[in-house]
Amino acid sequence: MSTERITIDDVAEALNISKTTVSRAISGKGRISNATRAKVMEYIDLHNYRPSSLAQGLAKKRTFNIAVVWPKEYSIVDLPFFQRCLIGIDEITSANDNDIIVCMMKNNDIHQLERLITNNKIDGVILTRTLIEDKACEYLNEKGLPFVAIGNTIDNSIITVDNDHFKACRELTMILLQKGFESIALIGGDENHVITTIRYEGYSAAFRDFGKKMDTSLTYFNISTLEQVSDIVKELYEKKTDCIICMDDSICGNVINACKEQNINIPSDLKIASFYDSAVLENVNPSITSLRFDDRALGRRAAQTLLDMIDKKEVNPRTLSNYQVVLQQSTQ
Amino acid sequence: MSTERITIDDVAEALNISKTTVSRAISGKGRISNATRAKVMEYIDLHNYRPSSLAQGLAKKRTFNIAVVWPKEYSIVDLPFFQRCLIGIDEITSANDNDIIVCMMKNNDIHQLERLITNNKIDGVILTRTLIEDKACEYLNEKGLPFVAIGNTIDNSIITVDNDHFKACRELTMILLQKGFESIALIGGDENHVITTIRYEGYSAAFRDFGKKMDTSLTYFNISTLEQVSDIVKELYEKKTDCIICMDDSICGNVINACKEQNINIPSDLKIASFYDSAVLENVNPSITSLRFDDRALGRRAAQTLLDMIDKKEVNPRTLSNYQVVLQQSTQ
DNA sequence: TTGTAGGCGTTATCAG
DNA sequence: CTGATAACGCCTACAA
Repeated sequence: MSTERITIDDVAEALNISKTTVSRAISGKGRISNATRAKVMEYIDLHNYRPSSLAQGLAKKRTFNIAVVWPKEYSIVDLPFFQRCLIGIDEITSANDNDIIVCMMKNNDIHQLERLITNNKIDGVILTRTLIEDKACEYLNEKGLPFVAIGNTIDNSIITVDNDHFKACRELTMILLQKGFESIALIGGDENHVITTIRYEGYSAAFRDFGKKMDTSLTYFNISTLEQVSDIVKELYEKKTDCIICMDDSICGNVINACKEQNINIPSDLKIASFYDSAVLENVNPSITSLRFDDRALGRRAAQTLLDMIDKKEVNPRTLSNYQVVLQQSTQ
Repeated sequence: MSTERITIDDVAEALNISKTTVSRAISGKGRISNATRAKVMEYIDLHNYRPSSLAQGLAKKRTFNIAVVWPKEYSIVDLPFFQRCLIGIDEITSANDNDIIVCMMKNNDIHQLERLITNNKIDGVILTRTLIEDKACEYLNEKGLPFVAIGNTIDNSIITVDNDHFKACRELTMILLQKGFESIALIGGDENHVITTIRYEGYSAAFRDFGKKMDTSLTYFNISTLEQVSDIVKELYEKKTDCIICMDDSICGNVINACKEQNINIPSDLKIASFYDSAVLENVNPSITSLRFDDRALGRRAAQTLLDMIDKKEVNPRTLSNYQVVLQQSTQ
């Protein structure tokens, strides 16, 4: 029972008016009498007519689609972040009759993004992660297509929406320093990710502000596997380190497991904190001191910013979302 | 440096031929001399012209977009399944110059899907989960829009792509019975999900085939929280149950935790198996006997089926993907 | 083998 | 306030 699609001509004919008038009634542009507008609205409502976005797009040179770039190699711990961002993005786009096209991206291979753009299928792009040398950014800049990046970038010309990781990491580190912990280690991920750099800067800033010299022998980068973490934990425990800060919850999970293996008690033997918690740490025992961000809000802001850019409105080039420091048992 | 988009007219003019010819050269339809085709191809390649999918769509009444329905309330354990499916789908769609629009769906609220369809933004839909009473299916059937569901459905008129859960669950259960386990319990999830029913049927079929009466006092449904699972494990352990089959890895993870809490050793005190493993169980100790499915392949098949349907080709209404039974320590 | 002309469903321009 | 008419970029009979 596939009812044939109804067009603007049908509406115009049925109402004995021109399609120009119908178009005006719907778009709200141009002068039109309230009477005819009401008539049109009633009719299209009743017959449930909706303009074809294809035709609209052709005429207005807009697709009403935005691309969201999805890193193909997202690990299981990153997925919830992405999911929540996407839900936030969707809340805004769907409310504005726009839709989301997913664009898979593996590492720095922008093949798919190029296809999307040369095929003229999108009006703008949201990047959900940025690399130090980001080809997607370069390409988009070159093409002049509106885009916003979730996550900080080094390049200041890029419109960005992010959690205020710097401030958050600085604050958490500062709290730990003020608690009197003498030696605080830091275990971080891929140095090629901007986020890693930002977090490190927050960490260092706290030391600077506190007036304490950082012991760089206690900072580790490019760590991901349980094996690597195990070795580090062992080393740090022997050094009698007070506290380990993990840059994300994936690392933190591994630290917790390593402690279990080595019969190290948290927090009596060793304090633990995490600069990030996607959900993995939620039900862990003991509860873990960590930073909490609102990813959905992040998505919403990114989407709103992008739509504004597409509409040629002025936007804030550097939107920062708020955070909470959640102090738990692991640092008591 | 946003180079202005080039159109088919530009190409035609530059080459001093009509745009019909250009169109033919690109689409491959209609007779055309090899010489002119080559000339056209070279030019468009050099100037990197691509037909506007908007205009193409308007003319051919196709958007070259498909929707993938994304359940908003996906839990963290389901995400990897979805992710892998999506990657599989993308492999096929992108190879065919189609794109994926995500359509968020909360429970049975098809609001977004309706918008997508009335706005004429998609050619077909992939459903990534089916409910017993599925409004999306009903709506799509009514609209006559091509769609395929990943996951079994009760309604046989629906085109479906799925892992062969029935056969897989029957086989795993059968193996356990043949191992001589006397009492085998089953802990399952939401009874309102078709998948739950299918798994249960596989389980029962094994008992029937084996010629053993099922003890329905050992089957539990609608279980999700750790508290629920803990109580059940306690109860079953007191009853000296041999083996617990979990319908999915989320439940299985909880069973493992419950066993740890209650100092129940796997497998010496109790055997454990799971009808599904999304990734959560991957590094668990002891390793868990479970069913393994290829979700990417599933996505690929779903996408190929849908594209065939859109092209009005004949399709297999019931595609079943293969599985592996992976026997591990937990049932030794 | 190639070209002409009309149509796909809207919006925008310019007269009434 | 309303209506022709021409884009928008491509496809496809129908002609040549």
